[in-house]
Amino acid sequence: MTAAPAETPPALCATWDAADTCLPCGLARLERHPAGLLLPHRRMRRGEVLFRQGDAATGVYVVRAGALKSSICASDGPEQVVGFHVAGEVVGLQGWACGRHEGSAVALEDTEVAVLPRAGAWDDAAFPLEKALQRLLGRELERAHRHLVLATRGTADQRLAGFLLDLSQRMLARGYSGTEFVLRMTRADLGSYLALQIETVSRSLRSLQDQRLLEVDGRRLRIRDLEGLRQAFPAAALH
Amino acid sequence: MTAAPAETPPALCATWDAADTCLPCGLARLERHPAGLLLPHRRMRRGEVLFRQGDAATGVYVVRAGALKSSICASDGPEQVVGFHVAGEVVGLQGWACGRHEGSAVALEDTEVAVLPRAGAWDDAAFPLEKALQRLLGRELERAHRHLVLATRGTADQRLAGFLLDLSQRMLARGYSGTEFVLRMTRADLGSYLALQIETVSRSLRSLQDQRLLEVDGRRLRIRDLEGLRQAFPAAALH
DNA sequence: CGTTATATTGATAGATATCAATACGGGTGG
DNA sequence: CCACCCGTATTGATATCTATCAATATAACG
Repeated sequence: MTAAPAETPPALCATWDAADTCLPCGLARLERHPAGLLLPHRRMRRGEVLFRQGDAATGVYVVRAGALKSSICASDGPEQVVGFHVAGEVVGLQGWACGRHEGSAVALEDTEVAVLPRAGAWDDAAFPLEKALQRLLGRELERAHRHLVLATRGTADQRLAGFLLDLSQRMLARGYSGTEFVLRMTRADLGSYLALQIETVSRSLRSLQDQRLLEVDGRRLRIRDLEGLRQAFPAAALH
Repeated sequence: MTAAPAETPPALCATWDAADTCLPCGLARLERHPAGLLLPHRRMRRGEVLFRQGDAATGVYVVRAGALKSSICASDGPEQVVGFHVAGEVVGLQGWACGRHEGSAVALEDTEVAVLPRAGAWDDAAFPLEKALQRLLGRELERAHRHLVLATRGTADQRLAGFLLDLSQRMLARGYSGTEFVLRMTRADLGSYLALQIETVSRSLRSLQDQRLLEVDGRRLRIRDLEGLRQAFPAAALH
């Protein structure tokens, strides 16, 4: 989802300080901690699994580079994608609360994550992690609700437009271009996320392209007319 | 959603002690607290609003009797119902995390809730509320994910079947009949929850009735063939 | 007992799923 | 380095389900 496959992401801590998500901020502070505490990182290849449904949750993860998807499998049914995560965002929150991951997370490209272990070894006074996580959990819940609206309302074109607007904003917030990026997920992932079949995803992308709102070349995507996209997505703005 | 409109619910604490939801258990213990602390209760009439989107979140609520729905309004769009709550369940969790309610909650019938104030005045050692709430938040997230699956997969009949199976199980878990109860919500609420139009809800109820799986009389509902319902809802069992 | 909200039922149109065939593209191995 | 191959994506034709529109029926409430 970065502008180019092997591009290095912008300096994260700088970005995170500006962002309003508390955990990344806190993480940045942790890494500068006087005790010199450095969070363990994990490097993953495309397709590698960060955690699997049912795994014991050992912590949460902050994406440092790359992108992941998280999904659940409703009783041996087909996969349901519930979210995509780009650099600077947090993965694995549901696990924190109940101690066991309710879903899985898979790298969509070569990815690096920082691990926030569950048993906190840091100074809680300097960095009230519990509170931050509670806030993040609440946000995750909001996100899930917005996702529900996105996946159930409007036409296929509108859902796609809504998704792209959301993604665009997130890319922008993380220091990438908001109008030109690569969709790291397959059409099937997109379809699952938006409750559409892959053929419909294809056709809707073409439709938006025919409306001169996008330029699509496989997974490479350029937003030509952001305002037009917004008008194509009337109800339920994601942010 | 109780068996009859004005019926008194079963003794709650007994039920809650058996249930695995930690907060109700904790609440029961709180009410028996040596200090004699009694949680404030609030009695509501049908249609009354417990909290509104944007309100400061002063706490979470445990349903003691009656039923509520919670919903969000995506930027002045139409209402999106995100959950129904019967006696013994918890309402208002998203608010806890971020301090402000992301959605609204409305009583579907005359209802009484116990209020768990945000600023805890109780003994945290005896009752680690924070931890319990974190767990509940995690569960709420899981619930949201299952809801997404329910509202986006399968035919109208299957969604209805899935919803009724879920509700049946919850009623049973709370000490009510699992096969005979009253749907407290309107068809419009049901439609919003399941991403269907009210006409489709009506027709699907009739369809399930014609299949001898249900008996529907307005909002009164009797499940005739639980096993048949389960088969009518193949993928994505809710629990 | 009337009035309004809610629910049912029917006819039809429209959007997306489904089925099928083809094209593209990235990765592997010769 | 090229060719092959499999996963992925596109495109077309058609079927199907649900939304929509419209009319009526029923229930709730004052």
